[in-house]
Amino acid sequence: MSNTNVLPLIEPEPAAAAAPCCPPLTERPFSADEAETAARMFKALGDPVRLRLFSAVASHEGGEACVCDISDVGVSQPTVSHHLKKLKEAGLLTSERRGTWVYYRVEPSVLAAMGKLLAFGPAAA
Amino acid sequence: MSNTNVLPLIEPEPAAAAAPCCPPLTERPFSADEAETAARMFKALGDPVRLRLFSAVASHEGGEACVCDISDVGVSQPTVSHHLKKLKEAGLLTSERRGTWVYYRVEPSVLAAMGKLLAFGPAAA
DNA sequence: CATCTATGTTGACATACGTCGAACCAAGGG
DNA sequence: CCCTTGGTTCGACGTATGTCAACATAGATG
Repeated sequence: MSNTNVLPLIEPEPAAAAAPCCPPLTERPFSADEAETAARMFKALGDPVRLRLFSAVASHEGGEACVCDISDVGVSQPTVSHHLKKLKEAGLLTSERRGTWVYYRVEPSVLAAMGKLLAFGPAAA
Repeated sequence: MSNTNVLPLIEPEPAAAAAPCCPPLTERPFSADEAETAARMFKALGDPVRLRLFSAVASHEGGEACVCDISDVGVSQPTVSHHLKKLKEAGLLTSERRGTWVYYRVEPSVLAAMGKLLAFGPAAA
């Protein structure tokens, strides 16, 4: 630890796998395209190691963490790197190198989008 | 159709893969056990075909549908059956045979649990 | 009982996935 | 410069996964 004082000021635009996904799962049957898109996100979180890594980043101070702080999940370091890459490809995380370390941070819009997917629409229960 | 008027009073306990899962992903790093449990649910929805089937059931009238109503997802009938089984094993769906047809319905508590997982905790960002 | 329809099960197969060790880039410090 | 520490990429390997065709089972119906 060391530099928790980095200001998240210059976010230059993450990517394009985030928000415009789909309606709530309970609203209407998903189309093939919607399913493809949404499944990609669920799949990314469908592995215990990835879920732990994601949770570690998400719960870390400022929603970001360097690899060295979260790589204690019981698998080799290359495997950690591999999973972080997967999460990045799924649009759930972004990474940035600052000096010696690489920092990963969550893409908040994606969490929100997934939350909406699971939420009941109007008044179901 | 029929029983939208069922009061959620005496829910006799569905199974054991539902509610007591985990805190929000952003609250603290998941333990290995929590990750294992939660990942199983995400994984179940991590396939496009399963997601379409689940969405079809969830959005169907009364939260239940017979296989014949949802099996038009572009794969063979055995494959549909296979995926429905997976969803059932993951605790996301339950099935019941009524006469000739088999009806699948969503397990609401699971949706709620997953929603909570994705929700931001107290005031995170 | 014969049979037809609706689902589930089995076996096989190609592909995807998770994992590791080794080799490889990046940044600092003698 | 070289060497050490932090991370990623590569190649390989075993296992899991999605898919289908063929077969099996459950009710309904004649």
